[in-house]
Amino acid sequence: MKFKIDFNRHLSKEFFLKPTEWVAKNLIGKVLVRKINGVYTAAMIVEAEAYLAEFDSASHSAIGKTQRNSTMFEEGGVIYVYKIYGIHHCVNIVTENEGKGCAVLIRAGQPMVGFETFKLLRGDVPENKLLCGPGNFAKAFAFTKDDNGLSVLLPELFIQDYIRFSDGEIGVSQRIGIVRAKELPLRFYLRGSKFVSASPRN
DNA sequence: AACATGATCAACT
DNA sequence: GTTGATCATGTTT
Repeated sequence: MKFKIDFNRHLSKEFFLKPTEWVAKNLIGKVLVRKINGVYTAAMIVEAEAYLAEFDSASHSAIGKTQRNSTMFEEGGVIYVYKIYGIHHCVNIVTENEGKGCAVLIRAGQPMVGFETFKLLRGDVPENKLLCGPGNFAKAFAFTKDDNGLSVLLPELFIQDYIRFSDGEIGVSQRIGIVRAKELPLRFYLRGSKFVSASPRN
């Protein structure tokens, strides 16, 4: 089925209030839609990681609520954007109820609509690298710290239902680029997709 | 000092 | 193709 942007098929808040691991897994195959400079762009999420409210020392929320991570404690559906390594931004969607402190990091996407905009923001790179890796994903969608606290329940920024993959089509692994709690299997990705970020794709 | 990263380059299989 | 070292750079465990 061909993808077409349709606000009537956006995910509602209830989706993001579910358990973080469930949300991370079920975001694979959904499409993030954002209007950038008056132009709609869209990409299918192919890789995401869960960061939990409890027993997860890798989560920014593990130290409790601070100025930096406070949006992680908002209600599900809010986005948490932070700067990493002084250069890149990472985009998370907050999950579960207000006050919990959990979120899903979007790590990679497959471009669906708005190639021109993506290329403008990312430069001349191969299609499978446009939204590959959390920093590149954020850059392609023009997310910066200014967007921290926005929600994904807006006409100009939402997540659209698209492909429901079966359990067998979605891989699970350790999260990437962390040191603490690295053993937890909280990374979900579309098996075999050339748009996912890590090198062994399965 | 560490950090939920990415680009680049050298050296390898 | 892949792997590993190095660096860029701003906040914050």
